[in-house]
Amino acid sequence: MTEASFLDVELRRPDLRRRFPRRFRQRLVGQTVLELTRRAKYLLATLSSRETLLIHLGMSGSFSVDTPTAAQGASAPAQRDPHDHVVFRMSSGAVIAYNDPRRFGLMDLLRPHDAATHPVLSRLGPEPLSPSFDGAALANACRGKTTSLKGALLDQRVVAGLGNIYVVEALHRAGLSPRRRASTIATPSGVPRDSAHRVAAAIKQVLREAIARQERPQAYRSSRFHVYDREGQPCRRAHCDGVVTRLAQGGRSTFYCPVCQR
DNA sequence: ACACGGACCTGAAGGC
DNA sequence: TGCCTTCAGGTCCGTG
Repeated sequence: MTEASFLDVELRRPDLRRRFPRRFRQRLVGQTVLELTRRAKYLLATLSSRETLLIHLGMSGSFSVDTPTAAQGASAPAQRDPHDHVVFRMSSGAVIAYNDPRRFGLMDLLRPHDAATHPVLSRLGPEPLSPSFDGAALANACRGKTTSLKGALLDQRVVAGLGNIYVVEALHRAGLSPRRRASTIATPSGVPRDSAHRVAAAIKQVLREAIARQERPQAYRSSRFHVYDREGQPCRRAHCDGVVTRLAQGGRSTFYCPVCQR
């Protein structure tokens, strides 16, 4: 199948979290996508013009792909969901809609070679599933940090791409309290403690499982989360008789087991 | 420099 | 029934 190019781009409002970049439509029409990659929670589409389309889904963003039939095309245009904010019409006939009720998403266009220096990308820490992310790297990044361990893991400069749910799940898996100071996973000179290796490994595990669950949802129907959104319910760690507790950290909910997470 | 809290936004859920 | 409040999430910005 040949590559599709952008035939048209319809902006149905002037902004999401921020305004769309200048000449957004003009810079996309006629381009094909050479490569589609990801960095942290950002999608990066390299265009034939060598510009990069940068997309963040925020919390509620999603794409849908529709391939209208000729019969549909001949009738009146489909009623659009009011939260379809961007509609891409492709040369293949596919209609790709970006839907985002809360509009925390983001789209930007980066000039060639600007991806590495773009403000939001340049500050990101390592990819958690990359070999370079391990207990030693994490301990080094947490050195001297007075903030909570949970706060540090949510900091995209420490490790990129973790959100509230997976941080909470990883800390439970690692048996570490979200309330302890981030610096406690390293010695004062930066040597990783056992806890640093445990939390790094736990992060990789919860992410790999989440990806597998996405690929084979039927295999995991009953599992879901071990602590997230389980306040008052029993801890799921084998042989632990704790009860999941909820607390607020930085205005966000933390769920953890005070018995097995230290 | 770092740490923290509030703002942004909508829909769902709970209270009265 | 319906109105009002609260909460959720990721990032950014202002303040201390």
